[in-house]
Amino acid sequence: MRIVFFGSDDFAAVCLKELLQSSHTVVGCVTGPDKRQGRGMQLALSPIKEIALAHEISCLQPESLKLDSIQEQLKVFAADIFVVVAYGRLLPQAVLDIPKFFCINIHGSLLPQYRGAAPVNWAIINGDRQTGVTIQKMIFELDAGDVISQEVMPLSEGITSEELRLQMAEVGAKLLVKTLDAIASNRYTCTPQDKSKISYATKLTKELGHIAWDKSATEIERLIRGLKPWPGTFTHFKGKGLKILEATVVPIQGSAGTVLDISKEGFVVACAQDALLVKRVHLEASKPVSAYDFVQGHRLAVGDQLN
RNA sequence: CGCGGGGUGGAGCAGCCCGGUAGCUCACUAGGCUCAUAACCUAGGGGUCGCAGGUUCAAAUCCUGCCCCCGCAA
Repeated sequence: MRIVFFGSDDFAAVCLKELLQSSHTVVGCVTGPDKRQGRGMQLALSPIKEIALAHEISCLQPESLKLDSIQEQLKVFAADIFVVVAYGRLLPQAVLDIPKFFCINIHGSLLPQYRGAAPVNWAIINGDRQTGVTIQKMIFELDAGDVISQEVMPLSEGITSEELRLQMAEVGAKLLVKTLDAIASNRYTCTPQDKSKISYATKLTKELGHIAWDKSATEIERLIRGLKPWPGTFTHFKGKGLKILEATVVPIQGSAGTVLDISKEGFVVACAQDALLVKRVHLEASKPVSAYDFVQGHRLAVGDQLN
């Protein structure tokens, strides 16, 4: 089939690479415009554009898909299907109508659970036992399309959203190709989402990562894994922001936010229920370091308060 | 020219504002102790203070340029 690929990040890049090795033909890519970003506002191109360039596939970078001129260009590709992976913006109905068949999208959850922007993170934050990837037939309403295929994945203990995302990209990419094969030979089904099971994964914000030590250690530990690598979780030590990069739960009780113990493994901070053994931190303006190194350099002592 | 913070023995930091012998907690080495567990005590080695200029009797410290790193913001 002739495919136009919409995507922007590394997750999308994994899927695009898989497509390029499949029997289908990627006739065009669509990604966000190059923008100045990062320290010093350097010009950065999306991983999708890089792949497109390397494979000499034409790549559109529209500011908006609502423009008639863009929609005309999309029609020129004469695509059978549009594949959308982490593209980051909603496709207008006029665009959804362009391909010969329809548009499909890979979503990082078992729809109808976790519709929205950050399904992977929320599955971890909520402590779910399993998750998965879903391929849906897109409609204008966000993540509300009929399910074409779905694959369940176990959520292993201690996994971070960074790692899970990577796993999902692999699983999703393979499922994508299988699904496209099925569509090409007209052997697929569309299952409407069960409306009674809908839930939403809202966008992540920086403030979400502000650790409330009066929560249980289990909850906080999930938050740390679920918000990695972005936006990360943080607390304050002597007025400075301190990111907690890695921690585990230990069965020690104490007054919330107080440093209870220090060892070579790290330092232990009391939570409402149990405590957190912090193993790796990142003080603002400094480099990420092991918790023990941090203790050495900053004179963290038993009894100190974090907030 | 988006905003801000850094680069000091092997690690993490202080010192810089107000120039005047390079300091702390670790690690390391040797010896002691046999345990108080981040074990302890004693002694010791290890640094062109990111790089290059400048000011000065004297620069980690003040001035100028450059390199590298980090956070915010996107």
